[in-house]
Amino acid sequence: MYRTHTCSELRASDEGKEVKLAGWIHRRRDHGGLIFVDLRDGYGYTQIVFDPSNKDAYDIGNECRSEFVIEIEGVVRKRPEGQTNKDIETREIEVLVTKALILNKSLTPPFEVDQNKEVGEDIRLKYRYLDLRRSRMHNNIERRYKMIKFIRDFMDKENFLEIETPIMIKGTPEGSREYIVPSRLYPEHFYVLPQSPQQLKQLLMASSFDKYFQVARCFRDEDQRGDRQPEFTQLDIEMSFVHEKDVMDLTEKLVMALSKKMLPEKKIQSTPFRRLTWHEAMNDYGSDKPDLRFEMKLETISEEVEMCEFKVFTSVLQNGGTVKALKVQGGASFTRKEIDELEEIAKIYKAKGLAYIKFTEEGIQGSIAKFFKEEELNKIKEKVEASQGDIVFFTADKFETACESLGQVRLACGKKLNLIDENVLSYVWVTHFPLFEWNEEEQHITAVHHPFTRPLAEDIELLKENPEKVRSEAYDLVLNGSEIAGGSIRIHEKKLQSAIFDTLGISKENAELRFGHLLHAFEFGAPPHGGIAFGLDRLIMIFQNEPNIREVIAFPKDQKARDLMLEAPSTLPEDQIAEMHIAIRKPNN
RNA sequence: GGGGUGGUAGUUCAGCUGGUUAGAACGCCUGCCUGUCACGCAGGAGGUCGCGAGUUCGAGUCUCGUCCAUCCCGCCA
Repeated sequence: MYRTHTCSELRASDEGKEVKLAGWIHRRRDHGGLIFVDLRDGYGYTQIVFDPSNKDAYDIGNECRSEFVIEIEGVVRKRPEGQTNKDIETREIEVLVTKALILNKSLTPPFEVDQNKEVGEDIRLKYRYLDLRRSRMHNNIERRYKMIKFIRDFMDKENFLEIETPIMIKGTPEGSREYIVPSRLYPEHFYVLPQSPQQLKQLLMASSFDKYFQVARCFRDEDQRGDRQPEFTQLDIEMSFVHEKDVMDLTEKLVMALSKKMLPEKKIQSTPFRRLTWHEAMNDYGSDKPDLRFEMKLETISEEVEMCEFKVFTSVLQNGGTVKALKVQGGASFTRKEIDELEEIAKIYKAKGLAYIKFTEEGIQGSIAKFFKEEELNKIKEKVEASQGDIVFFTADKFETACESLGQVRLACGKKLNLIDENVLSYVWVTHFPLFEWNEEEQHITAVHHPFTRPLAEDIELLKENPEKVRSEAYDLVLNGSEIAGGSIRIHEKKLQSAIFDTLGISKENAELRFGHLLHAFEFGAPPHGGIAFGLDRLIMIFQNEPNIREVIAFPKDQKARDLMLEAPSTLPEDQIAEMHIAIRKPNN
């Protein structure tokens, strides 16, 4: 037996006990006589003491260095008065070592296994096993497990079945890029890894498993971002014989229970969760994932400025665009530099510029004040309810750009003015997303969500003439300005599904080739169904208040989709590649 | 694919308008130290200043190229 206790267990009540501990040398304090060592394991820290009067043990204590693995026997004793360490759980006691054994030595680590030191992420990822020794990472991984366990228990109680779906499936070049697996047995044929179990779970609905869920690994071969990974975990849920409300109610119940369990100290902003349509979210907050921990609504002032002298506004309006305004209370004190910084933010999100007027003691100031008649200024002031000391920002562009760029200014101001209460969980549903959007790159319309999303019944007639106006039965769940889940009621009839494919410009043959399985299932009595999927990594990241999704994944890929520890991807021997009936195109050939 | 910022010791960073032998903290090594807990004290090792070219009497510093890192936009049904 290596140990009787872990390094976080012993307390004053264990005084006098003979114990065995095993762990890593976290820190060693050599006093010439006594040697103190903070012994660390995956659970915590215990101070152990080597006394020179026990020569054998003391010699071991002398030899120990950072990250050596040792095993000790000793006696628990209370620390002298006033010498407790408030930072560790075993603060009241220490273990006097009677016997010690080095189980393994360690090279000097490339970075210190310490909570408080910042280390570059590339080196952390390369030596991930050292990085993971830190209690912050241990905590994240443990809490990740606890959340997933809670979710599984919850779904079980709700009579859902967790059903595994295959990882090697058929390519459906719709949506994001897929990872490809060559087939050895079938030359020129490939499997792909699923971007999500979307089609499979719909087929499970056609199989009469009407309450399905899965903690599913998904793969997307897209460019990386801070909150994205090429492989990630999704909580995938699908139900039959449900309307939007049924899925949302279940989701809400789950999220409420999970929040109360994992973050009991936080306030949940409103129950039931607020609901905004996509249009309301964009129009009022300039985002399809608004952070509602603070209000600060955007206003539309197109009518108010219709006749003004400012050509930027009037020409945008003539082209069917929108002029948006945002009042920031107390913002008149913003300096030129601060305003420039906010303008930079607006420009990142495609605004041409960020106009403003200030309401100050000396009157109305600002870049564009001179273009407005007093009457117009009063109308604007009234619309945004501005008073002395406020600043009003404007963007003018096509609806989405005007809203989004000003929405980002709203967010920046919220942060700048400390309007965000970090103790609040602000959940909000965003519904009625557009079904399609114009894709500039591909020069045709594509599905916003995915092509199986059900259009709103009242909008189906717009499919042919005005597809971009069609709204969908899709819903996103947003937490503190991050999208944490998205779902929809699906199409379950072949006729409607074919109409959608038509609109997307997917030919009958092509549809049959890619989605034949689904279309056929629809022909054999698929029930009405819908579901939702959570980005679990991101949810855990937010719950753990981590800035990055990689902090809650044991062995993540880096931002260029590489595994720096394993050094993947890697080349393979030529014969192994040849066996897959593929050839490597050498550069410069 | 586009843009911002950066690359100096094992790690995190400083290094001015170009000017002697490139610094600090932590870590590491040696010695001293019996109540520390980020122990303390004394000493020491450790650098191709990402790489290549250019300007200059002289480049960590300026210019160009290149590679890498990092953040953001696009992309992510």
